[in-house]
Amino acid sequence: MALQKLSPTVIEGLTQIPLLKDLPADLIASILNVAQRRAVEEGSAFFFQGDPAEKVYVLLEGRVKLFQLTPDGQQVLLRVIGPWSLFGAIALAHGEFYPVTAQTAQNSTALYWPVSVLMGFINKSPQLAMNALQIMAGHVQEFQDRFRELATERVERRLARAILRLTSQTGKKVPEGILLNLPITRQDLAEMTGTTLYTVSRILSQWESQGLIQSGREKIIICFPHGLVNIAEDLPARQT
Amino acid sequence: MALQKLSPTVIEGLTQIPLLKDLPADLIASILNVAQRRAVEEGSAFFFQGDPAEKVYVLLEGRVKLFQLTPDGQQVLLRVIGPWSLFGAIALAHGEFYPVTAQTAQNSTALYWPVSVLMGFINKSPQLAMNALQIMAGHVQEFQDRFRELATERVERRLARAILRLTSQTGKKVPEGILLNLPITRQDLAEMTGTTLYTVSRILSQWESQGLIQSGREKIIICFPHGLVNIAEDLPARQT
DNA sequence: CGCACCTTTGAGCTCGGTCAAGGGGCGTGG
DNA sequence: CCACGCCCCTTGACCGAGCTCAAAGGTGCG
Repeated sequence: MALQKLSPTVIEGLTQIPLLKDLPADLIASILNVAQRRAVEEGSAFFFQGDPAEKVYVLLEGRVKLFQLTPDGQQVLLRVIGPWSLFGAIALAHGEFYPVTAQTAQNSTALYWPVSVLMGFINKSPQLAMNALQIMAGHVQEFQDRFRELATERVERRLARAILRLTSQTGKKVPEGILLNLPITRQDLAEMTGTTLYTVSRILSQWESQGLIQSGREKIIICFPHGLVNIAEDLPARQT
Repeated sequence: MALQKLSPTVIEGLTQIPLLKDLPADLIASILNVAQRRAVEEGSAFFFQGDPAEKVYVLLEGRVKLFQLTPDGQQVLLRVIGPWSLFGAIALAHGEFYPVTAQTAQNSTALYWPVSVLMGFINKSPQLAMNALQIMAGHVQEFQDRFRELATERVERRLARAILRLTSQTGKKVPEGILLNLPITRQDLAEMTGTTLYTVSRILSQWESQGLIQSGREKIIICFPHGLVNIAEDLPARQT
């Protein structure tokens, strides 16, 4: 029903996403055919932590932050996702409630399916199940790695990693270097790396004075990516 | 082929594990029928981080530690698993290499299947695929939660959580309280909670002097679980 | 132009990491 | 059965990365 509202280029993009990879065209068509759409304006949420997990989403456009709230109200920013990413996938695994909040950082649009519908397709297509499995497995690995980072590495390195990760997702070439094309605050970066906004600010200032980056209000330009990589890995000079 | 070597009680146990949950009896039988067995003595490994991920394991008896090594040789202890747990499941998702080392903490036995074989079953049984998906989703959630803990909580609380988690997996009632039935060193606990063995030792000493636990060489007895829960959550008194 | 929010910077302090030294359980071999 | 040696554990002293709190400067929007 929503299909006719999707432009051909969007459909083209969707057939490439990990969830639908290697599926027969007619199956993709029927899955897209029952997708529904939802637009959410900047600052609102697709769902909140604790909501019943009954829908699975694919982002079409915009930017979504996945947060977890601690019991005492602190936030942790788990992922920032862009177009074509799957989110809310926990619902597929009979998760009762969403364990995170999916808040938009820009005006965003997503496709979604009720779990039961998508489950029906999975029951008929092992390939679809495998795709979902692979996406989940990727997330397990990512969080294992980030857990290890957080357990063993200093703030400066974690921050370098986080910024490089974001850049690879959402970097945009500009004359001065690579622009992090995403409204992100020091606070956000602190929540991603397990530190405080003060420490992030200090480190960014230091990098700026070294000519590695240029930063401003909710804006970061990486001028010398290799320098950040040096910090992220533990290459030369800058060891202890 | 290995089936005849499995005792009925073991088979009984296996039909209950998450991976095989809700499968028809004949499917379970054929899956178990092609399982192979491997025994590994204490201190050795089922596989190492970086090995090609070509087998999926279910632990039958013993205790296995899943480690990740940092580039500079530090270890992080991701999970400690007991009988009936699945490990190496990353192989199912076309992961090329194991991202962790699976080392035994006691003499252990596991069943295993080559990925291709298990994949064949998954292609025929959506329920099996769903089970795998649910296990993966559980891991995603666990690591998200532990990531948040590590990012926001102090060592003492993380340690309390880790010990409670281990207790629930492997606790054993003894006159003095609940024994952590598992040879675990201060170093292991440090690697699980992202701290150092010195800090773990200090905290355990402190808890011992408060009568919460009794500890010795590779041994911990929780005398007053509620006290640990108080520390793990952030209930009364012991706030800042 | 004023307000809300983001950012910077300084000063002080503390949690927990580092290093060093020594004590104690347990297996092994004499 | 004892003693040696290997691990594991404990404790003290020191110190430093990064957190906290406070204050003030920018930036963009209504």
